[in-house]
Amino acid sequence: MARLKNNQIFGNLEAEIMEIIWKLKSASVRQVLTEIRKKRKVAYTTVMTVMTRLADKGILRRKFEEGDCYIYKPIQDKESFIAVSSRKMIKNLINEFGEVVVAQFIDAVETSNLKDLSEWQKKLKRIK
Amino acid sequence: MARLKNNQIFGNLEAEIMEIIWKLKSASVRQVLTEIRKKRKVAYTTVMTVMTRLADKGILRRKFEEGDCYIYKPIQDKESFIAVSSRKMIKNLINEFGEVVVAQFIDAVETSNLKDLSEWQKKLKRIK
DNA sequence: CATGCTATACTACTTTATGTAGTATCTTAT
DNA sequence: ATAAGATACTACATAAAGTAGTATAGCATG
Repeated sequence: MARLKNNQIFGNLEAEIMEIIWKLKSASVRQVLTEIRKKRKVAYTTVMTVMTRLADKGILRRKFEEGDCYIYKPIQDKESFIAVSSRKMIKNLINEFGEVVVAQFIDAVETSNLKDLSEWQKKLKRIK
Repeated sequence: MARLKNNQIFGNLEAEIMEIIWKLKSASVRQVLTEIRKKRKVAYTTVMTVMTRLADKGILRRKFEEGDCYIYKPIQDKESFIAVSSRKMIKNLINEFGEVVVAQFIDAVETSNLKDLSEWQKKLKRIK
């Protein structure tokens, strides 16, 4: 089941790896490793294991490139992925708890520092 | 870390127990056990363990009542708890991913079957 | 052609959250 | 004092995620 404390979509290392791959569009284990090593020490096989697992979960797709090594690509770009995931989480919340969630959402947006809400406001009009 | 698949606030048994305690306002292990047993088999100590853990996490408070047994009470009623939790999740999402989340929220509300959106609309006006 | 570099596969151990429950012990009422 | 019921303690299972070693296979180069 899920945890109370840390409502992230990915684990820390997974998130780090996904960010890199999204940035690079596609990457080998070696490339990802190189990026992470700029910040901290980690084993090649550690990165490989996590990338394999991400592929197993269907979040990355991989193919052998040029008889060389696997190249991993995200199934969806970051925007789409976040859209789908946050959508799921929000839908879960609303289904389970209803209006309370809506109120909290409004509050959260109010106190956030999103600059460009124009797009949002446009969509709001559409609803009303 | 958190999991992708199951973005719940509690585990299944935890959620079941919390629902019961919120409903009863306060309850002993025995009372919760009785409720759960209406649906399925579970050991007294299983319920006790989970309730103790919920108390350890600060979600329940317990005190010895009348030299008899522990009575557990939620720190917050269901509404407040859900409000705070969903607020946290939403804030996390917005902080991490910004506007995408807002768009998804709108969509999620649109396709939900919330009946009474009047309260919500009122709040929307306030923002604009 | 042999040897080594690089990549992958496989295995494995760790931690944390949760579900599950047994056993030992203690309290209280009869 | 004895039995019923409660708690404490211990323990095992599973799942996700972090971490990494070892074995092996392919390719390139001396």
